[in-house]
Order: sequence, then C-alpha cells, then structure tokens
Amino acid sequence: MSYDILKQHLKKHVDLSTADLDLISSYFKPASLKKKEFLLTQGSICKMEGFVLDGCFRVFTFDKKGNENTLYFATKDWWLMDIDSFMNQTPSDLNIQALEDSKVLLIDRQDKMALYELLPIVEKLFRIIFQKGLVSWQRRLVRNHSFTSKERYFHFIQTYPDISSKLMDKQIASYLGISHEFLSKIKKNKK
Amino acid sequence: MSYDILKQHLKKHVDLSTADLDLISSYFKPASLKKKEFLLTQGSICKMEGFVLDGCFRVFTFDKKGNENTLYFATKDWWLMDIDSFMNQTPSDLNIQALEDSKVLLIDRQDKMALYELLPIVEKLFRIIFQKGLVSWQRRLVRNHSFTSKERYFHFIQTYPDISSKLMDKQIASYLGISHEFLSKIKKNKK
DNA sequence: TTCCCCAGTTGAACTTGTTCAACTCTTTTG
DNA sequence: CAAAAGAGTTGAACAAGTTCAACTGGGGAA
Repeated sequence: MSYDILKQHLKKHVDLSTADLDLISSYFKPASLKKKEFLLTQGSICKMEGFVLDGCFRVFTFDKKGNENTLYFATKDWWLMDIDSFMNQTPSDLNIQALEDSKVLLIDRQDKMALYELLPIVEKLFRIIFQKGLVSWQRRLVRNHSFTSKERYFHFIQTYPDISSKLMDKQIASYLGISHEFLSKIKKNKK
Repeated sequence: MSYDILKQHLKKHVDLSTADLDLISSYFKPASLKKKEFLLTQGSICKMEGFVLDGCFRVFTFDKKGNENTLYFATKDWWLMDIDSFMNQTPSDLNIQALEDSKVLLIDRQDKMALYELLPIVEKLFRIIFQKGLVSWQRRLVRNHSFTSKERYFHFIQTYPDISSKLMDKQIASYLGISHEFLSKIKKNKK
C-alpha cells in the first residue's frame, strides 16, 4: 500500500498512533505525473503540497537573466512545495517538474489547515520537519561558501548517489551553481 | 518592559491570548552580554535558545581551512540558536558572538520542551517561525547563485541598512562569501 | 600620550569559473 | 528510418574573485 511510505516517513519524526497515521494519510490523494510534467510553474499559485512516493522531481527557478537555478531534487520520501506560495496563496517563484514518471501524494491548502486544526500533533510533526529542513539549508550555505565547485560536486554525488545517478550533468550543474561546461571540466580533471 | 518586544514578535506569527503570552514569556530569562562575548562556541553544546532584545550578534562557523563563515546577523527581534545542537544536544558547529553590548531573553532546552507540552499553540508558533525561516534560506541560496558579489552586497545593505551600518566590512564579506579585499574593490568601483 | 594592533585599501600575479562557438554522440520525434 | 534537437566535451578568450604583500589611518589599551 502506497500510504505506508508516507506513514513510515512521518513516524521517523514524531511518535504517532496508528489511528493518527490513518487519519493524516486519509487527507492525501495519490497522483501520477509523467516525465517532464509540472506540478507547479513559476507565477502560478501553489495549490498542493506533495510527498514523493516514487520517481524524481526537480525544484527550480528562473532568475532575471533567464538562468535556471535548482533548489533541490526530490525522490522518494521528500516533500514538494513552495511553502510561501502554498501558505499565503501568492504567486510562486518556483517550478516543480517530474524528471521521470512519478507518483506522489497530494494535500491541498484547505485540507492541510483542517488537519492542523483537527490534530495538534501535526503541528509538532511539521515543526520538526521544517526545523530539520532549516538546518540542512544552513549547512548547504556554509558548503557553498567554504567548498570549491569541485568539492561541492563530489560532496553531492557521494551524499546522494541514488539521486545524482538519475540526473543529467546540466541539472547537477544548476544545483551546484556552476555552468555545465565547467562541470564537464571538473569531471575530466579528476575522476 | 523588555518582555513586550518578545510578545509583539510572537503575536506577529500567531494570534495569542494575553494569558498565553504571559505564560510563554515567563519561561524566558533576561541576560546581558558584553561586546565580543560568546553565547555559544563551536564544539560545545547549545544549551540556550535566545531572542535578541537589543544589540547585535553574529552567528558564524570556522571551516576546515580556518576561514570564518557568517550564517547571519541578529539584531532586535531575531532568534539565536544552533537548532540542531539545541534539539539533539550534539556539539555545535556554530559560534554566536555579541558584536556590541547586548540584551537577550533565554530559554533552556528543558523549559522549551515543557512549553511545547504545556501549550500546544507554541508548536504552531514555531512551526510558522521555522517555516518562514526556511523560505528565507531558500531565497538566500538562489541569490547566492544568481547574483554577482556586487549585487549581493548592495542587496544586503539595502535590505538591512540598520544591521549593515553596525558591521565592519570584514564581517559583511564573510556573510557574502567573498574576501574582504574584494569587497573593498566592489565599494571603490561603484559607490 | 604613545604604541600597537587591526580594519581597510591598493596593486600585481594568480586561480577559478564563464562565455561562446564548434564539434560529437545520443535520444526523441515525425 | 531520417531528421532534428538536446546533452556532453573541448578550446580559447575573457571576467570574476583570491592571495599575498605593502601601505594608511584610526581606535583601544597601557
């Protein structure tokens, strides 16, 4: 049953009863996306928060110069959303695109709010999820400042071997914040 | 009364009753730090979460090469902590230092946990605080990738004129992730 | 007050990373 | 299957940013 992946994920953060897990899960609806399909596009409002069951997504933004900037990749067990747009119903800065045929569980804003109201432990759950997320964004910033591009590249492929093997070098480069030509030269000089 | 600053801050995120605000505030103890004094040093365990009432702090880390890397500056209304170290009682990667004589409100881990238990709305409060924090870390990463150093510098001083005016250029450079010599050249060429 | 330390500036040489253009090799797509 | 589009590589010229060293000036401590 596909909801088991979600339930296992939630239990990692907070101790939840079976009844609670069932209730939370019941608010999420399964959906499938084909390769290259978008769950969210820049400028539109983020209506859904997603949890990846299978497949792979890229969360990215186009900057003023038209360059793509990848915030993160999401495979099984990762969340997908533009938090700001989802919570405040403002136009999103982000694009969320499936890199391969994928399965997700979705919850809309009203249901998420209802869930927060209905089950206070969900507040704790997401307090902890966001708290952990914040820590990893801080660490990523420090790495960006203190590592060279080469070090960042090898850190990435060593930390996420399963994700990086699915990706094109172009996509990895936009995650690392370097040009794909330069990534090609990094790979040539030390591999 | 110094607790008013905290109360006003909390009310911005969640609608709290006077009784709740009083109760939450009662868990925080005032403390003063002299210029250059540390609230936390790398390697030690973060025992206190802080809220700045007055003054200015720098949150930074030393990387392997011994370079300082500034995560953020905190003036009035900002939180101070190493979330990871505070929650999991693991050795901290961060240093938190007062840049001038400062006043803070502190809460220790046990009291924070007790507060979460006692008043479920505190979970919502910090869920929202962390959620907003996450959004700003994401935006900072995108700026780091899509802006040049010059653009990042002017964005910083325009966004935080009150903070940046208190800082030495060396500290701003370590926040931007560039050498202080190069910052000096940026300021010369376009001011 | 004096001394010294430290922040900031500047220049020169160097390293890192970008841009553009040409080429190859797969992968889609009609 | 053929054509076209996209992913990766390479080189050369360039731009961005670092490093090191020397110098300047101001502020704090004795």
